[in-house]
Amino acid sequence: MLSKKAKYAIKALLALADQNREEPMRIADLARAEQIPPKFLELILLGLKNQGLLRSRKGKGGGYLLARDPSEIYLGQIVRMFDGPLAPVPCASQTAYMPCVDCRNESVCGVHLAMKEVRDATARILDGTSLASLRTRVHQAAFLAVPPR
Amino acid sequence: MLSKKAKYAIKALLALADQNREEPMRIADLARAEQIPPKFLELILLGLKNQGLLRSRKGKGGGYLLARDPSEIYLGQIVRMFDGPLAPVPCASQTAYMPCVDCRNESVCGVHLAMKEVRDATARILDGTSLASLRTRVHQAAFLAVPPR
DNA sequence: ATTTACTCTATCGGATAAGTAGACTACTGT
DNA sequence: ACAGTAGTCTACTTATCCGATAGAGTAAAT
Repeated sequence: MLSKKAKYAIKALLALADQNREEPMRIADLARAEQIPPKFLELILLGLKNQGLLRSRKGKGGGYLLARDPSEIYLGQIVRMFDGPLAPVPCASQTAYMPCVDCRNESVCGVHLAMKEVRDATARILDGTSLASLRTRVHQAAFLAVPPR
Repeated sequence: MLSKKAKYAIKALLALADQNREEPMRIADLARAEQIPPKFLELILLGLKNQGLLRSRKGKGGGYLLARDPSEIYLGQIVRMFDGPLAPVPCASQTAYMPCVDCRNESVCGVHLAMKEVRDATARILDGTSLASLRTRVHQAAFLAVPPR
């Protein structure tokens, strides 16, 4: 289950990817646009900044903006940041592997086998989807051409 | 994240699939074999029985046994039963669809798009893996031929 | 009748998710 | 220099759920 934090983070980042770069967006505006509780969004954006995905400017005309190009921000990183490893079970995780205590031999564990498959499929999707590519698909779905930069 | 319940359920069912059919297995033995807290396993097996996946016999020589052939029990059903829908987000669920309140137009939502992909990949794996096929793979991994029936 | 083993309800501690409050700090335009 | 704007940070609340345990009850077999 995706947490609200991760979900809101993706929505906010996607909105910022739609923004003209170097044009910051305020928390309050972002919150209104994406229907996110402002104080909650605050926390999320702060986290994204500390991860290096966002930059911020204080004072008048300030707000948040992407720290890198949308083509270099992947969903996998966002989801892992808020919800931890993608694998349904720690022994199937690539980034945060932990053996099961109740499992004598991992290579002969049905749960491990099946869940490794699930984690690999999930990682293939989320680590293969950038903000930029997702944005393109969204705009295509809306029958709009991607506005030129 | 897979719950312990679902994990234990899969392990227990897999153990029962290894058992000679019509030979019931007691909760206590199953618990010991799979390193599961007995009272907790009790609850799980009861649930599986109520779902029609297991049958039980009381009294001496009793215990639990599979209600159907291992080739007709799929991981998807087990996981859904204990952990709910496979989709990371309700609006991407096939079996328990729920629209997001904060989402004006689903077909233009990046989160929806990406998460639907994840749910489809997960479902393809879990609804495509039966107890029988998983058992076969486990035995192959153990360099053992599947013991004849 | 007694033993064996499943059935059912209740309970509990701890963890986590989602959201809120409020004080603080820093930047910027005039 | 100094408002006023907007992000930063810490703490807290509240509700829910997970994992696990306890114990009384019921049904079957010998």
